[in-house]
Amino acid sequence: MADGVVERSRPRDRILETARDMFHKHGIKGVGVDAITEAAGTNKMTLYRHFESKDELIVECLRANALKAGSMWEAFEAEHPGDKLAQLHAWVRKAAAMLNTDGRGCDMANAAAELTEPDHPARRVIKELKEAQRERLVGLCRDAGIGQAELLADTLSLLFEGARVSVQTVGAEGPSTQFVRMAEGLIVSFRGTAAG
Amino acid sequence: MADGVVERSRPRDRILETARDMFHKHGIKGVGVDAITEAAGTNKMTLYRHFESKDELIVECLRANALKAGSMWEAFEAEHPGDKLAQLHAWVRKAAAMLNTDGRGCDMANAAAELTEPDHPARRVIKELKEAQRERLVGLCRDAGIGQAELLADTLSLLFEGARVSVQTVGAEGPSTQFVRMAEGLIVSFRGTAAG
DNA sequence: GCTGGAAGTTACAGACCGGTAACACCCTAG
DNA sequence: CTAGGGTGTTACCGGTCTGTAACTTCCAGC
Repeated sequence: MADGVVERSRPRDRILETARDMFHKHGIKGVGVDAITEAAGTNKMTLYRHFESKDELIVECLRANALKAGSMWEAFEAEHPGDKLAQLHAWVRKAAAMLNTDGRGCDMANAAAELTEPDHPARRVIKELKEAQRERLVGLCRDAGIGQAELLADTLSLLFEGARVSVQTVGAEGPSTQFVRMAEGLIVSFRGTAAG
Repeated sequence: MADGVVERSRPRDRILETARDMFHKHGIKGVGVDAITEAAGTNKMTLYRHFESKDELIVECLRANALKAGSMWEAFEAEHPGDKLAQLHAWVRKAAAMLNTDGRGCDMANAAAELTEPDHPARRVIKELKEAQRERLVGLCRDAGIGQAELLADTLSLLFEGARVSVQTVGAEGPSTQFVRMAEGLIVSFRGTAAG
């Protein structure tokens, strides 16, 4: 389990991977650097040789998350080459699948809830990554020929964000079960309106 | 002395009120009991005479929050007696107003993000209170004559939850600015469909 | 005035936190 | 073989955390 992560890769990679997993499961303030290095099969000194502080490690974890999540867009294009509308529906299915993977919400949203200091380095990274995420969804909606692409993208994204929170608070059997129906309904509704 | 904050009410009330405020602003794990009691103008022993642990204090704070938020439903009824549709629109306006009060999201959602232990006492309370919240919104939609009341209530509630998260991650100038437009659009759309 | 309970004070326990210093080790490149 | 950089080990720093013990002070009701 944890030993799967502790294969003989470079210590920095093991630390990053282990930290991502533990931050996701137990929250940022719920995990100490000692626990991370121990689970990664290394020690605190090695961590501080690769990351100048826990805060920097947090930032790197968020970036690594975003990088991994970003690959899904290429998967959509590979699955449905050129068919942007099909890719939008693939996004809906992928989002719905994420709701059932575990009871934890979006790592960035959770981090924002925990790191309340307004000038925490993670905050600007979160904002930056979330905005990039939005741009991609807006682009997909626009390329799919939706008229009010921004509004649809924002609505879908708020719905998804809300669904992840809902899973975390009332569980996967709550309102989030209706996510696909809501999202699909919105798409047909926006397709009905005139496109530019 | 600044008796403004530390008015001469009973210590238990001062602790509860102060804790609510500090948990909201700085997160639960970001605030220690020492800081709470000091800000409340009392001391740690008094806190532990009234609450058996920090966890119990957390639970009481969440319940107090819910009690305070629950009063808004009576305000809607007082504002628009009998007119359930007007009350639903009042809910939308109230929700939108909440988005601009501060950059912090829902206390229950934030608590759920921080308290990751599956059997933490706060988790069942959060679930209970969120389900009660949902029941109220479903009831309002149903009484307003909406056909698919549950679906509209769940959609509105996911949208709102997502908007609060969005404010916390990208700020109040992000997708959450469109919340009212989205919500109002949904209501007219659901009113258009036949009931029953 | 007396008394009893609530509240305040001080000190402490035991654990954990992020972060650093000093030093021993191992392994690979030259 | 040797030099050196990455790594591991141990110990430590100062601070914070939740929670408790023992004692004093205050104040309201009698």
